[in-house]
Amino acid sequence: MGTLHVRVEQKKLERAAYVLKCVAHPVRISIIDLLEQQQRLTVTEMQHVLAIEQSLLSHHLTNMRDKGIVDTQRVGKNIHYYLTDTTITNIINCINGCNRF
Amino acid sequence: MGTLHVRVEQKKLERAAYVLKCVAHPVRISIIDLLEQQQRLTVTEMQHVLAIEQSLLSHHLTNMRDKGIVDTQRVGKNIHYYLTDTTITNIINCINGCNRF
DNA sequence: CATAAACATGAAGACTTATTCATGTGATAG
DNA sequence: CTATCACATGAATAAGTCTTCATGTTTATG
Repeated sequence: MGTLHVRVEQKKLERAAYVLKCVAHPVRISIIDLLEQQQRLTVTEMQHVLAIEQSLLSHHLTNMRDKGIVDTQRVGKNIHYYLTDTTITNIINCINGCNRF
Repeated sequence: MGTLHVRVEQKKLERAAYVLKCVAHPVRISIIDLLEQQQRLTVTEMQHVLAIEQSLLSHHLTNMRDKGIVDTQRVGKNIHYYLTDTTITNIINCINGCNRF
């Protein structure tokens, strides 16, 4: 047996913490959940479901976009948001399936 | 088809965010990784592996304990830390297996 | 071109988190 | 009993996050 050590590389640890920090918010978890159901949604659509201020939602979305969790596509006046990678949803499923939460 | 809504209950969302916020830190992810390998570790043992200040490590551990991620057991002078629930490690595996991180 | 709809951005304040330093507590060894 | 090892705690500061309010940008519509 080798000596005990952290198996995740430093860079990966930091990246993971960075992304997880973004996931760790009720509104943002909700957004991920919605996008998992619907593929792509406009800000207005999400706003109706989440019932929060437009500006606040926009800040959250920009945050998630900066971290690469979602991406956008303009369609006329609207901007469609979608998950860049469905592996993120594993974490949500993990949360949802876990009765500790 | 029903109307779109957040599938995770509000309470669960908040609890999940609360716990995830705790996981979302390089040191704390490392601690979880170590405890997944070793079952139970003392503060001193972790300190040697992680190479951080005793006080800082202790703060992180108290934090994780408050959130129910780890629990403790005194054995003589030492305090053994262990994961309360291995479902937490799913998240670590998810991170480690996910090349987006 | 003026207006409105849809969304983004920036500043500001309240609040939370991270880290350090100093000190405190509990258990054992001598 | 006192010294020491192992760990916790508290205060303090710095840094980051959350939310609101006001304003800006882009695209369509009349």
